Amino acid sequence: MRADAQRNAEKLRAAAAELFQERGLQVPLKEIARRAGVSHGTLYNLFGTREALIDAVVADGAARRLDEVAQQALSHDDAWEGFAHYVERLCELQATDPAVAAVVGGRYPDAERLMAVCARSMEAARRIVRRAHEAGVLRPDFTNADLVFAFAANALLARATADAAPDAWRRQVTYLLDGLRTEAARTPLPAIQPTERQVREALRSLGEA
Amino acid sequence: MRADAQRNAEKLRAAAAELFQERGLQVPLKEIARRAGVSHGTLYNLFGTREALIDAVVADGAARRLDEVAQQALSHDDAWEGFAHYVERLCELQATDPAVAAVVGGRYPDAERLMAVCARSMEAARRIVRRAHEAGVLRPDFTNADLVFAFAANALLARATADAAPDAWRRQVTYLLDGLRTEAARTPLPAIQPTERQVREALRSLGEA
DNA sequence: AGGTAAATTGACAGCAGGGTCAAGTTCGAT
DNA sequence: ATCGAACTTGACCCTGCTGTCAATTTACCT
Repeated sequence: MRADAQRNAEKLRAAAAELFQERGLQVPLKEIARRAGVSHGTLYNLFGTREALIDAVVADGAARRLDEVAQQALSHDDAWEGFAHYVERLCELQATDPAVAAVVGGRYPDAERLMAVCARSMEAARRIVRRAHEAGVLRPDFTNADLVFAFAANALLARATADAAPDAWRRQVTYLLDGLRTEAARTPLPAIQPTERQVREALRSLGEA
Repeated sequence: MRADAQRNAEKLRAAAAELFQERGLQVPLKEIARRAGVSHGTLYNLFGTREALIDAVVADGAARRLDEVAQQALSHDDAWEGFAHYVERLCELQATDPAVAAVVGGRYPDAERLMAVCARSMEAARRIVRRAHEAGVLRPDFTNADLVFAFAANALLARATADAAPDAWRRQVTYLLDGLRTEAARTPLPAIQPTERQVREALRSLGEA
């Protein structure tokens, strides 16, 4: 790769990082090119697709943050506190960082690295849920799929209210958590459980909404 | 109004009703015209804006359904059961009927009749919340704004998962409700409360998401 | 039946975004 | 310093939507 191409790629990565954070991962590619001071043709040359650019720019950061919260959760003495903090912190990350929201929501199924991060973080979530279940603090009818959808709902709400009421999601999460304690379980759940396939499918289509 | 215009308006209303239900209120106006068998110019002639068409086609139905569930809630003997059923049924309506979702979410702020229905149904919601509070069954820190955002989150989730996991929202609602009982309240809520203004603003921007 | 106001039509313009590529420019190996 | 390959550029096309309007057709009143 020639030195000028290097430089341009760097400028594009920097511009993308800014704009992804400011305006979300769906920001028009032309704007990224504009902010980087190069033609959009160059962006297509160097990265080809939005997904490739995303992978190059935000995958690592998202992975780091997600690992960190999962780590904290598992190392917490109290299984409930670990779980609850995990949910809260992850929701906060989603509200704060569009890349994390994209990972957790499985948007951009064609972004390879992002999806790898998604898989990795779902595995961590499973462990955290299992630990809370085994400690008897998390209601037993709560499933991993439920957690995925809870995160999805939070991401959607946080995004939708980001401008006008940026903390609206916090109270919702509190209510949810209080409803997830073993002792809180009073209402029997609808029996219909989504299959693994449905969860994947649903996440995939989250992006379009 | 001439007889042919009458007929065309009728055809357009019918086509719009179908397509709004099938594909949501954001369905392209040209498609509505196509299904009605008239030119899209005619649609603009007769209705002018999407909002006017929505008002003409779905406002009454949505109002009726919303009134009905509110009525049922208030006439339930048990304040908790009334409240819980209300939340569940309203969420179901949102998942089922794009018009109700639009009303509750305050999308289409320019659709006058829809917004009137929105105001009316928020008033009903306030009464239902008050009743549950007064009976001591609903946790006292739960506010009307929280209910609005809970519905918003549900609508977003239901829409996003409509194809792949159409019942995903049900379990989430169950968890939420179990977290809303007075006895379930264990975690103190974040103190930040959105103002009335913020709630309106946030709803307004829901549409864009 | 005829005239005119009302209504319909579809071509057209505009906007926003994705994506391509021939022509021109720049790098850097020799 | 030169030359070919690598790279950049921006005009261009496409798609999908909204919205407008001059020309035409149609209803209906007399």
